Amino acid sequence: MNPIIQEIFHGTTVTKEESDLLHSKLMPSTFTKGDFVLQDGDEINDILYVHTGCLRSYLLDKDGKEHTLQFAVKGWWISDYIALYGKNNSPAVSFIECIKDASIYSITKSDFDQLVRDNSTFGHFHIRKMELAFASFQNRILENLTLSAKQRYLNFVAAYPTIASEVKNYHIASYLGIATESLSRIRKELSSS
Amino acid sequence: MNPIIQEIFHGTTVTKEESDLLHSKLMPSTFTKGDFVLQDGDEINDILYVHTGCLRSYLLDKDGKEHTLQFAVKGWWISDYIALYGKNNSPAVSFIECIKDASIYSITKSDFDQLVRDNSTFGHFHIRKMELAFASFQNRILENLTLSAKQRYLNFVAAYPTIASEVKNYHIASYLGIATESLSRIRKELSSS
DNA sequence: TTGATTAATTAACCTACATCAATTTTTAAG
DNA sequence: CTTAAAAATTGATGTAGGTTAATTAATCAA
Repeated sequence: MNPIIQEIFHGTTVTKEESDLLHSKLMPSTFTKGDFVLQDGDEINDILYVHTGCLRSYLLDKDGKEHTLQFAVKGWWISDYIALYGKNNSPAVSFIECIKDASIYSITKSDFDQLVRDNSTFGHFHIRKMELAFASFQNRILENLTLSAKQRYLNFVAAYPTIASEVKNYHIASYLGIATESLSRIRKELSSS
Repeated sequence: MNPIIQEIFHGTTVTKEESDLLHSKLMPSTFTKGDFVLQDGDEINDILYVHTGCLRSYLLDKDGKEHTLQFAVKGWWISDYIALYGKNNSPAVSFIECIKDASIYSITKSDFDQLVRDNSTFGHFHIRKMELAFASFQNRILENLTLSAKQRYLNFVAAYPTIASEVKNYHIASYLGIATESLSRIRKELSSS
């Protein structure tokens, strides 16, 4: 059984045939820090699985400021979900940038859809992933509505210690929706208490 | 073919058997304005389809302030997705309140899961719904990160004109994450320009 | 190493929105 | 209708976090 497939499905049992089928659709690639995996305006067709390293998706607001939507480290999937899943088959609205040298496996959305459609193991796996993401999106929306910047930072570090230690502070700040300077003050305050 | 099933699946074709099967799992109920469909701490098992009227899910922060997660009018599904889909089979963290007399059809999560698991029409329908929700959650997170309160209000009204006209301003404010007073000022400014 | 670049910190000042306290308007029950 | 309760508005004032502008620290290439 292919080790990447095992890594992707850790926990779920898949047959040799399923493993081979998915493996035949996965396209390996590597990126180095600073590379763009996707740029806004690109046509977006792929979903990316991160084997090692770290990717970040973000977009630019009208003032050119970056806003991080998602980090993806080992075991995570990432894409431009607004473009990929939105109503109108639109071009990418976000950037996906490699922020730590990465080994990636990508699959096209049409291949992915077909696997999910034709095979119930993949189907259930996908549904469960979506449900978990659903819950965590609600949580993020909620935290943005209810918590102070300091609390959100504490929660982020608690929830994603690996990510917190791997990425730059200004990336975390842009994920939390605050200025780097503010994060810096928060960190100072935390360290002195 | 049952009219409620047709309403739920408008666009998707379902067989008579599928229609009957789903219909047998749906439990009709009605609520009047002010009723609680769900309270925090309750055990949560159902997913609710809104036929008429309007429901709202919200939760209370540590200061007792309300924060609206979702409105649901005709055609929408609502539940406590954090509790229902989260990792630990936990009790409800939110409230679901009827804010306009409503006719609801509910289905238990286990029945729903079974339908989705055993029937590919339901499976694909669910996946597509989840994908759209996924994209719209990303959008909401993004808008919270990037836009001013005024812009978020304008976008909300543009995206959900029906909801905007049916619910109280203080509900909209709590959805947008601002104080009612601030929304009032925004509305004043908009009306005079 | 060392210099150059990138990231983080600090300080002074500013602003969008919150909070508090009335007041007015709307809604709905009798 | 009348009137009490709920909702919206207004004004005065407060504050978390943003912005601007240096300064310091960390990283990295030569």
